[in-house]
Amino acid sequence: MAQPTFSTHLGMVDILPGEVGKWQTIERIIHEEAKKFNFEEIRTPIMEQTELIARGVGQLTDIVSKEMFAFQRGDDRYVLRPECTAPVARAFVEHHLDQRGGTQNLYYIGPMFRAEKPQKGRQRQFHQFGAEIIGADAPAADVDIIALMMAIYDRLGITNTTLKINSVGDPESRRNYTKALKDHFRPHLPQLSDISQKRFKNNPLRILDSKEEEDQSFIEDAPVITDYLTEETSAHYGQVKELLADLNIPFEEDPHLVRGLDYYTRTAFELISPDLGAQDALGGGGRYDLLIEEIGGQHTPAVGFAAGIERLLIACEELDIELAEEETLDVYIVTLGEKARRWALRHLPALRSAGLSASMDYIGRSIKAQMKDADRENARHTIIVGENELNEGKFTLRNMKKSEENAYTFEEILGKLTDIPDTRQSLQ
RNA sequence: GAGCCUGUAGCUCAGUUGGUUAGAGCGCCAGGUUGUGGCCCUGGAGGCCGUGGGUUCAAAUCCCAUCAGGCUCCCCA
Repeated sequence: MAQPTFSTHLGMVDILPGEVGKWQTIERIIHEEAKKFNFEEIRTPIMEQTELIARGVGQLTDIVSKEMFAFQRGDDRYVLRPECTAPVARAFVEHHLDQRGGTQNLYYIGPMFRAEKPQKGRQRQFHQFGAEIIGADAPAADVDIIALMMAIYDRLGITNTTLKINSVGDPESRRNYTKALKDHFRPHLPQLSDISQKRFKNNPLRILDSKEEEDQSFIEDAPVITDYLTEETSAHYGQVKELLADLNIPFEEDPHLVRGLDYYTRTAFELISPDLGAQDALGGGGRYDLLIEEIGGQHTPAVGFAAGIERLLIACEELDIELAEEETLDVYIVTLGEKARRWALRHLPALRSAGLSASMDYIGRSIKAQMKDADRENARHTIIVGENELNEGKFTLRNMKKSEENAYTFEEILGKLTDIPDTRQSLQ
């Protein structure tokens, strides 16, 4: 297998049977927590119009300027969604979800696509879950969104995280701050990194995000946005912090926290884990009060978060958190001969209807091979069917854990297996 | 887009200063047990040593190129 004919594209990985259990556990917990918080799931297409992402996420962001999987077909321009907030906002506007009344609490789970160079915790097809509260301006919404995100990590046992928060301001605050920031950096412009020089023109806030060494000293003594917030936005941010404290959710203020997507306004936050290596953000989000207007809807304030499932899996692995129990099989029918195999095939449905998981050998292997197979499948019981059993109408039921066996009629076996509570599959 | 590292069996990895038919553990298949798994024993299958070229009497081993992967920077989930 040095060179298989086909393989996945760079940065796209198969999730194989052995690991799917972990994904199912995570997805289950997300659904359960979202339900507790009264969020409804929304599923949007994996492809959107390129223009929606360009306008929603922002033309100048890395995502739009160089990381989109986009193509044209006829006059239609398609893009594999790089994130899901813009699509959810689009669905909100397109289907007039505001007409359902109240605020819309929505969540999603699914694959996203960005054409970056893959590394640990970063794939080109990756999976996010996220939630949005659309139509609420109040700090309570910001805090409930953060609480939902934290609840999911708590459920999984990922607690050694740091929540960083900041306010990136409303447009007026942002204008004032941007001016101050430019005034601060302008005299040092030639000494800044190339990237920061570009950002100086396009989006000076992002200079704060720089990890270039030559920029650090200038960033350190740069003015902080929280000093330039309008009274209203400052009050909003203050309340968010107060409410977080009320909920005993620990947080760190980081006045340099800037998010990479253009649509964020006011509250911004990020959840950091020390277990992830270079890509240390488990999730992040914030308020995007202007996005819905930007894509053609009414002015509608909103707040949301998005988090990466792959990174969550890495964190669980680092913390030795077991996400999936071993798969077991209730019954494996071991057969000897063609008649026995037909008997087995006829009786599997009754076992399955009774809620048991049941399987058999299809290809007439030796009894030893079948027993081995049953063991490999973690079968709790085997039913052994040979000529003796068929003649007598009694079949050997073997308890694989206890290594005990006895002969019963099929009806007796069915009764015995469905009596044992822990061999019963959930029927709900 | 840039840097560093790694490509040997299904998986994890040995392979000594280049030297005969390339190894181990796990896994897989079969036998030891004429109808019984796990433990043990025995045997077997499975490798163009990522690919191409070069050096050499001789290359998994040295050189070059190329492809793939990993990690890092940038950025983000």
